[in-house]
Amino acid sequence: MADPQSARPPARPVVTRFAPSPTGYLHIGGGRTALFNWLYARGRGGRFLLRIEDTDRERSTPEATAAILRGLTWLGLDWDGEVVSQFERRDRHAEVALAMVARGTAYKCFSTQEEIAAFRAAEEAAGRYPVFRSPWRDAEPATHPDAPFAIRMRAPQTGETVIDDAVQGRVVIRNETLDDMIVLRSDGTPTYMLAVVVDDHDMGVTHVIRGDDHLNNAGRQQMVYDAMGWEVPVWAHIPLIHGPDGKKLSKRHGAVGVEEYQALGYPAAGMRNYLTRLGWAHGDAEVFTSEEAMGWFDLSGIGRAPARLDFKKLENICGHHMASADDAALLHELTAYLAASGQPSLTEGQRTRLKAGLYALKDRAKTFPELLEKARFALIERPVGMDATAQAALDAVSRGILKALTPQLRDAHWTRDGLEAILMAEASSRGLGFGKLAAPLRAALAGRTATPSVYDMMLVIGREETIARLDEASD
RNA sequence: GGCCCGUUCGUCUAUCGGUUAGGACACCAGGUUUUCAACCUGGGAAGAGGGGUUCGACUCCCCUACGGGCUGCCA
Repeated sequence: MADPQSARPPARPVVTRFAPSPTGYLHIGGGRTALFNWLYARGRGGRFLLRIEDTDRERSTPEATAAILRGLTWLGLDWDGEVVSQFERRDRHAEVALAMVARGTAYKCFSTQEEIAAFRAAEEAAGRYPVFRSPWRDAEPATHPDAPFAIRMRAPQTGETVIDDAVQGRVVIRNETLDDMIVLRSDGTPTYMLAVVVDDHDMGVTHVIRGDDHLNNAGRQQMVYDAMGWEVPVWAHIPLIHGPDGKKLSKRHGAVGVEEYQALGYPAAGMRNYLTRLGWAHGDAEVFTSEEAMGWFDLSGIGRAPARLDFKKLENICGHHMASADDAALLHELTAYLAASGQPSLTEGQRTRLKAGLYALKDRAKTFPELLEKARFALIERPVGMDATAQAALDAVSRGILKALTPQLRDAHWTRDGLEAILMAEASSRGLGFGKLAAPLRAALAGRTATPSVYDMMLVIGREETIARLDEASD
């Protein structure tokens, strides 16, 4: 017989959600919030749901919804089931508001917006902080006129509400600071505070992981859970991301939208890694895969202070992921990057040469623009455009070296060893260090002096093209 | 104004009463090298300030300062 002390209710399967409002692009902070929810659910065999909070008809647009989905998809975050539109659930929200009125936990308020605005203005003019108290809270139902009404919560006015937050700890809110917030507007539409609770409950959300700008809201929302007798989810309010100067991240800091980062050429795996690591730690782990992160990710590892974006570290992390990426996947992502940044796509020939040279390129680049720059030798057609340093490397002596090399290359074994034998012999016969030989070769082959290894370049573009470029440069 | 949250190297963080306060990025110096990148070695660099509690505080409590959030018929 089981020890009753050890008998626990079966753990509810984890259900998390990301619930952005479609008023613009996917903010990098929102992307990280989504990522945390995704990691938490995926690491526990749970479900990760997506809901669009589009109850504000003035500001919500389908374009914004599409941008958010694109951003999530680029980040590699997949969600379960259909995307839920909060707006489409408005009847259900109204139904719950009315149910609360019937239960006595909410009431109809007939005060008009004009009355409330006038009250606020008067209070402020009198130097007081305006806190509107509806006169309808304690009115007899029979005295209600037949007029438009909003539904307000009948907020508890004594005692305290405790938010047991998995990140912030135990947060106590004195109920006297809670107001009778409106849950259903006079036009019958729900407010955020109501909709979010009803939807989270109906969708079976067990863990609400969101920005800590909602920490205070959790107290108000818990009021709705209590009013309906619903089980309160686990709260986890995570700090927002700040700019390098410590201020809330905004446009003036540069890229704030997830899609901007794609256009800047950061690989998604590196972005996920960096974003995961921003404000969360697992010991000394710095570079890891999403699969590893899923196994490690835990709410208790989330820091309580806002983190600043550090582009240098982002690049560094991206470099590691770029280097370890699968060639085919990297090429695929590069193609998407070109499209996202409005650049022409690769020709078939460029694609083939790039694929052949990836082994020598991917561990030298941190971002796609950098990869492309290093891959210049494989992408260009003759004539090879020279930059100033490349031209400087092609003096008369250097051109003589290239001329002497050409016939030897025609008969060379086109392997690293074969090429090395020829180049080293040429260098030593002239009493030069190999570096003196490599510089003009780089210039001739890539039109640049900073390039991958000369051997790798020659192997990738092949004998004919190598000789042609040397001829061109030594004329 | 009221309420709530936060504060360890420049940055991201580890530490969960006892450590020479560790790692990573960045930076500096040296090494390696075929340029760049990478890599190797070394270096400087931190508990916001003030009170407590304790044999002992980065760690627990209080105050202050600074930063952030909420306070809407926005989300």
